[in-house]
Amino acid sequence: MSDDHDESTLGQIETEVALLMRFGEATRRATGTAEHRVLDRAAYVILRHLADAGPQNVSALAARLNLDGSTVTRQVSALQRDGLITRTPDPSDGRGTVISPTPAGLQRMAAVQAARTRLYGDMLADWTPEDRNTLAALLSRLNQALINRNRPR
Amino acid sequence: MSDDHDESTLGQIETEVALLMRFGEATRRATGTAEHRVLDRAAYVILRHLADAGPQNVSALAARLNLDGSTVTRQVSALQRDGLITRTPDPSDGRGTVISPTPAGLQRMAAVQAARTRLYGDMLADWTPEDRNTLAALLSRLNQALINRNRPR
DNA sequence: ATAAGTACCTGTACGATACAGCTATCTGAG
DNA sequence: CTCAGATAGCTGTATCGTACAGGTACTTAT
Repeated sequence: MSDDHDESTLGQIETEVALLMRFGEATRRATGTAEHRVLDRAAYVILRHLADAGPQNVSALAARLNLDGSTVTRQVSALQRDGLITRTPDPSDGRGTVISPTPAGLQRMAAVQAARTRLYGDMLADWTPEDRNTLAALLSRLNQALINRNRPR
Repeated sequence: MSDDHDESTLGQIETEVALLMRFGEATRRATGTAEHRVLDRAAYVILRHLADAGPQNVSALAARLNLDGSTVTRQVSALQRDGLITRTPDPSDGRGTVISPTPAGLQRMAAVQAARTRLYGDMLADWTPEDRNTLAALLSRLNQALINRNRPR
């Protein structure tokens, strides 16, 4: 079954990713909205990316996160309303707006991240460190492959 | 970096899962809706599960897929409208409705599944079979962990 | 036989997202 | 320098997936 076409492995990967998305969403729903509307999906990734890659404008975020610009605009507006990011005019381009995380935003993001990390820690409690590392590495490669496929230019 | 607490690995897994969910959704959008509204997300998993576990009623589907009953009802209605499933009264319970996939539904599901599998095949073209197998196995374990966490009873 | 429980459906609401179209700004060719 | 085209961001509108609350029909236990 591992001759030239390992169909079954690909099929299994497909299945598992689909499952993961279903359960991941359910988990997010259960974890996130518990307290006081902590952070919705896109808001979290946006803050995450800002914390990671520094302040940047809407288009850059949209491209990186594979989202429509309008979606990012709205998410960013909500984040601004909640004081989690600030908009400043891009000094080098009058059309642009630079989005920066506020300390509150970073803190909120870190809190969510910590909660999720804890959750994963619980779930993967009986995994060996090697397996965890392997999973992290392979997921990273999978995402890279996805990125490469979606934006070949 | 792998001392007592491998926080960073957990954090990375968390990040990658979040990213994967974003890209997975984008991929689904791009792949699925291309032709003639092939199959939306939940519809696909529902058909998938029906093909896998046989005809069953709405509550069973909802429980298994971690969805609200009303959501499944609507998805099932849409699937019925499109001729992809049939509803029959449950002979052993007058309240229940048994959902069965139609041949067309199974075919549609298989087509989507094949397309996705092909997509993964493309993306993972340069992976070794070992890496693919490892990814499949680890994802499976991860999902199992998620399931165990979400439904401890 | 009646109360409590269950299965499904419907009304309603919300969040995330996309696409189309708008305005303001930038850039490059003449 | 000017103006046509490109680009950044915003807004209007639509759609989809989902949940919760409430209703109806049926079942089960007492």
